[in-house]
Amino acid sequence: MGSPPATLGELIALRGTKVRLSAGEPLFHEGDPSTSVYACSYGRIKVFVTTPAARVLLLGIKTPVQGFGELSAIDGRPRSASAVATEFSVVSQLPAEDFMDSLRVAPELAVVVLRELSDQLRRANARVASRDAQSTTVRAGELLVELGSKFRRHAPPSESIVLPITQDELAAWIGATREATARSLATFRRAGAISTGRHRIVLHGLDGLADVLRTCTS
Amino acid sequence: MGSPPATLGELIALRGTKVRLSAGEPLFHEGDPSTSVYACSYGRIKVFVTTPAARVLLLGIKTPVQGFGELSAIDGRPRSASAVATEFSVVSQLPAEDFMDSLRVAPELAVVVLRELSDQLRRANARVASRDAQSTTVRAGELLVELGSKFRRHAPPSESIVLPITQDELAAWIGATREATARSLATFRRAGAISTGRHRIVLHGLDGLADVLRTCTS
DNA sequence: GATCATCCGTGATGCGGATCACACAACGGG
DNA sequence: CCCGTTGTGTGATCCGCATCACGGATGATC
Repeated sequence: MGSPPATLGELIALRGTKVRLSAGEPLFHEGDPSTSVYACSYGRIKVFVTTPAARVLLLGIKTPVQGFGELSAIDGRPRSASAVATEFSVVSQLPAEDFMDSLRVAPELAVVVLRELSDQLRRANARVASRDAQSTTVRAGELLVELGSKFRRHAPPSESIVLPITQDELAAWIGATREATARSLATFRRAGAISTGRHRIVLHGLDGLADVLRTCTS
Repeated sequence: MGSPPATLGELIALRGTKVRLSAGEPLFHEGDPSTSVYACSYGRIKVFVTTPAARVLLLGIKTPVQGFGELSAIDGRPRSASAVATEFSVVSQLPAEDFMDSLRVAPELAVVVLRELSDQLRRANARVASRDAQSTTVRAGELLVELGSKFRRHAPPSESIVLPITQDELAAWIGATREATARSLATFRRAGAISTGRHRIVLHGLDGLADVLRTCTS
């Protein structure tokens, strides 16, 4: 046997059953009763909430091998968000009871999940803070930097990084309109820090973008 | 022996040592290394972050017997927020290692903490969502309703509820300026749903306020 | 019980971003 | 291959809220 799972996603991928999703196929909806936890094994799963004003707010995009849907399993309450596959994807599915049993039996797994939730909570709080302390341009830039450092696995330091994301998604992520986001990107583009195209944003090195950001903040 | 602790706060209050804090005394600061988890045993502890623009954002006000400071204990990272006593308070303090040992030994305690974090995460996400979907007036009203239902322990249904909170705190909580908050409260007051005074907001029944809110939303 | 810090209420002004409204480019399917 | 769909870029307008700027009320302190 290999080493024990070190993340929520690995645990679920290890014990769950695979499910295939075609592009655009929903996995669950906000308000649904909970039955399972999931992990993204292949593809991209969008997790989002829909606000009363019919706007969409991205909470995250799950890529291999991230777990999700654990909140409902833990507290038994309905789904707090919806999940759909943005492209052909494979997810591992594990019944909520099996998941919780695993945690009860193996406290070190519970600690793994605790750590994961802590991280999410920190991010969520940071997001609330940035939401009303920064302009949309700064928020957009910060998200790009964050995504950028996540996407270049071990690539060279200041190489170009291609983010496969639409401006709509970016806007939903930072909580702004598509138009405002496009204008923010325009300023980065004019500064030479990025280039933009259909379904993609190319970062010309993380440092350059970070520099432009500093000029906005100060 | 009584029943086992059912909340994070009870666990900490049970095993921790008491510390007395005078009004305004800080417990820890954002960025500090972590050493302990806490529970409020008496009084009120403000938990907040300070944004780059020197604004304060309330994450919560801890009252007996709520636990806090668990994030740093779990993941070992620095404090993500600051905590100060708003009035004379008593907190229980438990070393982080003792806390984590308790969780490892007793999985059902770990589940309790998991549930607590889940709840916080749901709230945080809901907060992000409401942040850019609602006007400040609606956000203020929603917070008042939430606080109201928490404060009336088992009191009559539509009795007046006194919230011991300043408008500055309310503003910091909903992420708005003091002035904007005061204006929002003014509309509620004109509608007869609340009255305001120094250090206190009186809700004239939760239902009345909820009604006014509905007229704003629609 | 006069003083002072804190907290509350409200007007005037300006700016960021939401909203509305198009033009154009890229891609996919019949 | 053409046409519909989806995504991008930008201008014009408007509104909510931050900012600035007061005056007044309310409790604490000596």
